Amino acid sequence: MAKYHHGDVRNVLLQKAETILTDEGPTGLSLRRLARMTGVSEAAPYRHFDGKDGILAAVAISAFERFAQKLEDVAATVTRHEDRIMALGTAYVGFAIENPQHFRLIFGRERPPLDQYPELRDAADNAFDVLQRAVTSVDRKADMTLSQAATAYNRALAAWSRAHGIAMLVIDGMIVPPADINLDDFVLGLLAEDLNHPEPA
Amino acid sequence: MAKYHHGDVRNVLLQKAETILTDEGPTGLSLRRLARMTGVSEAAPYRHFDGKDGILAAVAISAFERFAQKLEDVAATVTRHEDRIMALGTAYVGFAIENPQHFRLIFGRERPPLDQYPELRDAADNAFDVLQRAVTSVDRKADMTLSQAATAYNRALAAWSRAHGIAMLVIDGMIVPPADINLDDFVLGLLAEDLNHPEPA
DNA sequence: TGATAATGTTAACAAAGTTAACATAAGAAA
DNA sequence: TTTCTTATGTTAACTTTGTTAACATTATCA
Repeated sequence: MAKYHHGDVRNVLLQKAETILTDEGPTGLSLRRLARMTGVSEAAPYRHFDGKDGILAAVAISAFERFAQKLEDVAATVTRHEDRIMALGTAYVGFAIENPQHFRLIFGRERPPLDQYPELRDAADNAFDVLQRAVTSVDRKADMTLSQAATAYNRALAAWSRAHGIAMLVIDGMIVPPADINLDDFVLGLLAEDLNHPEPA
Repeated sequence: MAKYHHGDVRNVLLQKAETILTDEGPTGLSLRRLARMTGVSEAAPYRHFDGKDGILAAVAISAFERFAQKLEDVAATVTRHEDRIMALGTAYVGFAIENPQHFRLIFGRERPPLDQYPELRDAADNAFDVLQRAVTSVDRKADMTLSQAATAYNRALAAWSRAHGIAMLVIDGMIVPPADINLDDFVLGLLAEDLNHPEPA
């Protein structure tokens, strides 16, 4: 008796891993507990994943995919270049705020090494391609000098950095968005803030 | 025999913990290994620190202090407001690049909870006070309307976010600074990048 | 001196990651 | 259908880690 187990153990594990990660972060995700919660022996996960890193990699891949999808959707919706950059930034920060643990997983140090998980690397590359393509898409069609291309690239990095910083600082609690205004508006305001020209009156 | 141990165990532990953290990050820092490397029993650290979090808190405090000191020095040196913001940003990112593990410790999720370590909270608050004071110092003396103060605050957050994002993305390897130009210049270029006004020609 | 607090030590415990050795189920090959 | 092989489970071990308890020694100071 003791029928070994039903069908799709791998998927059930992944699903439960998602739940645990969302609630407690990567540190709280223990393979043994995961196995217990799934109703399967404590060594079973090793039949389906390459240890703990393997599970984290799988979760990170799906997180990257959702992330890229969200960015892609936004980029496709907004046509004007400047608006699109801002919309992308807002979506970027929005994803981080809605999925702080996943965001940390795909950027933080508990993400399994990219060079050990090619699919993870692909997922990461793809997400950043989407970003960069959308940010620099305006004049990609026209001929650009090398220095113009470099400038466009730098602008993309700068925009990305601002969004990333806001995302990190908000989910770490260092920046507390005011409760009395719309979150997206707050983020948008920060993204659009121009440090150089308009001196604070 | 077996002379229990020499004098300053606490400091030796801290020192070694610094080394391990620098080399391997917070995850690689194991209390038992630390004790072994210090030549002391595996339970000894518990006489000097409140467990692992206690040691991490102590390391984080000193990291915050060095961080704040560096920012303060820079802020004191550069007088012109705009230059000071940029210099602070460069120093901020510079600290992160020179001390990636410490930077991650003081911002990341393995930092012990601030509300359990009041000295850690103080160190953190102090560092951010230095930052914000320097960024908003221009018109702090003059009377400001509420909305002007709010704008200044937002500008500080925006500048901070950009610097933080660059720092994170660089130490995570997502942004690779070009080898052929000065690192500070590269950072400065990113910090100064203006997304709004000057359309990429 | 002698009581007390500080600082060490050893020994144990539970939890986690991981692997080895073994059992059974499912599917391909005969 | 029977048999061989592979995929998938299981249990049992081993190692490392964080932590605490129980006990030993040193230092401090009344």
